[in-house]
Amino acid sequence: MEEDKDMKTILIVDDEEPIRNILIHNLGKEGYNVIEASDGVTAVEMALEQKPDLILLDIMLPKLDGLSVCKRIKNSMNVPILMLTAKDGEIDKILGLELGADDYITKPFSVRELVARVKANLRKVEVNINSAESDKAEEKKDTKIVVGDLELDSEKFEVKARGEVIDLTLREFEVLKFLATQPGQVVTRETLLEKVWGYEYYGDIRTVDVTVRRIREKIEKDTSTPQILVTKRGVGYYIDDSK
Amino acid sequence: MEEDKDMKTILIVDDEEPIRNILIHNLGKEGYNVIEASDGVTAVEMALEQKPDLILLDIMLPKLDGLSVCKRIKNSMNVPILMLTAKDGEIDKILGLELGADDYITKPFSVRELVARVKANLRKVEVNINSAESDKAEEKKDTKIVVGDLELDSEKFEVKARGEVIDLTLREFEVLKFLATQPGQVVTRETLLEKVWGYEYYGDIRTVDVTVRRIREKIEKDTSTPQILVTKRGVGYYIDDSK
DNA sequence: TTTTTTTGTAACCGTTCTGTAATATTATAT
DNA sequence: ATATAATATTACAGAACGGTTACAAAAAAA
Repeated sequence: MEEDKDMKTILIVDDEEPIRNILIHNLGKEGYNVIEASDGVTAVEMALEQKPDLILLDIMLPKLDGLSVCKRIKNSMNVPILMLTAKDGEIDKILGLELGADDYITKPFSVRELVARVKANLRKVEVNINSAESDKAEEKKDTKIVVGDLELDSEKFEVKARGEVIDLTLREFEVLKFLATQPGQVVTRETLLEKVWGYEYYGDIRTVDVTVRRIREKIEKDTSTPQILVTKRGVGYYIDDSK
Repeated sequence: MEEDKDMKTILIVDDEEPIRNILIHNLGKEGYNVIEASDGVTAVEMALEQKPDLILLDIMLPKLDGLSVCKRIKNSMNVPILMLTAKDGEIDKILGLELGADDYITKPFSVRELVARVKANLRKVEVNINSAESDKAEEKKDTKIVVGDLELDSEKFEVKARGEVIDLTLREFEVLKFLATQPGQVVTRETLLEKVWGYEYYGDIRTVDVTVRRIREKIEKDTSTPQILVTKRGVGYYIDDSK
């Protein structure tokens, strides 16, 4: 049961099993990883532990009502919450968006609409992430990195070494970029796996070696005596900026 | 709810109930008297009858689109109108068509920003389109874009590539234009969906691929080796301006 | 309305990329 | 010099990705 690295997880919170099943089925079909909770307390626990990418939350729940659940979750994490309501009257309560609910949908809903709303809200998050990043990250602004005769352009995903424009794959580019942002600094394989492959990556650590090999093949004059991407035996790799 | 004599009235025009409700709630909280309409015809009627102090107007509306509504209302009364748009392309229309809109805000908007804009427009402190433009910074209404031997005319919706005038559909034109305004910059499919299709678009991401294919068929000499609209594997598409 | 055009969806296919494992080579310590 | 540990190299298979096409749905035009 391999889980796709960027498969989105959705937490469904509803006390009615038939409704949960409908949602599980349909969202599963759309390629989401779906987890479920039938009461408010469990919902909060699951949200905090599993960190879903989006939560579908019924307003009527045993143990702890949806509004409180919403508040608590929003208090400790920033995940889009889509409220499910049975009556129009309940909408007023949700609309205190101080609660932090991002959207709501009234029962009975069309599955199509619900799926659409889920997608829209997930996309909104992505957009916000992007803009938030470009807001804060001064480093990100540096679309160009120059070290020695190595030149990286993060906007064009383009690399130049010794004047030549070199075609790297995305993975190769990311590894090189990570190293190039801290020239001279030796980076362990573990760090590279975590930062480039992602924290959830369970693969072999030797994968890094092979990727480095492939980068060298493209940027180094002589692969057997690397001048740019150098090995620090027993530690890791670094970009040599000493010249 | 008591109506204060100098309580300001705001007319919200949007066909989506959730959005209307969010706006009603938040603007109500700010002490405004809020009225609503869900289609263009009703909007015009309400505007003329109730004479609101400000109008929030979605551009996508049933019966009569936002642009026409704006024009009609501005024709018979002078009320500040704040347009809501879902995609970048629509901004050009608002700015270009001299509708008399006073400001615009793109979805998804933060409620905070929207409230701020409403206040600003009511105060008539900074009411004109120019300030909106400088807010949005990058938005330029250059009607002509030239990149390499690609030439776009946003006024005529006309494209020239290698001298030939080429007939693109609206969608194709918008995609090409978005890419051409930032040549060299690799743009993800997500960004294209967001900016061209609009944030409310719920469809498949591969739609972008097909549209790109169709554009290529029209502008490239050889579809199998694109020279103008190029793929960056694993990332997205860009206009090659390196030659 | 009906017809035509545009747009979106889905399936299929070939290519490129990526991780793994097996083997070879190199560096280091003894 | 030899043993050992670390890294380099290579080949290969599976996965990911994008291109392509045909068809369906939606929108626009007639």
